[in-house]
Amino acid sequence: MPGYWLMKTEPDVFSFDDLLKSKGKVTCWEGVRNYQARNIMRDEMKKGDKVFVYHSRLADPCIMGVAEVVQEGYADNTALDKKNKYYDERAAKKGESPWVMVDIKALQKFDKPVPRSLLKEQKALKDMVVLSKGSRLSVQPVRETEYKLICELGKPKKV
DNA sequence: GCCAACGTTGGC
DNA sequence: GCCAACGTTGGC
Repeated sequence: MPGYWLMKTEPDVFSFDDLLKSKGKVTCWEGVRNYQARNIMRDEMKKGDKVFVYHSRLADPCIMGVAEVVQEGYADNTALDKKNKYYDERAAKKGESPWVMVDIKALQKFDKPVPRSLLKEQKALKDMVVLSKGSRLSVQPVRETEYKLICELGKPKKV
């Protein structure tokens, strides 16, 4: 049974379209510098798990589509590269990155990206992590029921 | 080990 | 752009 996750990104930094344009529609999810999110990527995300890609910091943030984990957690060595924007001086001094990334592959862009405003209208989604006030976790779990409902919202039946 | 100060996230 | 909420840092 696959797990389900949601990963946030600012679309001007890296968007779902950027993922679709990536070689093999695969990218490494670099730059996460938060321990809770790291632990999820390191310990919990498994190959074949489904991942919602969420665009944050928009007037109406939205879930753009679905990806899957194709490579489980491994060291994010962008932390060691001084020229990289995700450089982490403390990690570099140790000579070893404590940070972790996974690789994900785009599976499907929603016909209609699912906006946060629509998520909030769904009673069944009221406990979603992403909707809780002040939630800043950039890699977070999604329940199977939530996953299925959101996929339906993203692919409305043709009339 | 507490907690104030700080920097960042992210909805609005 | 504002600012509340959050995670991290560092002085004590």
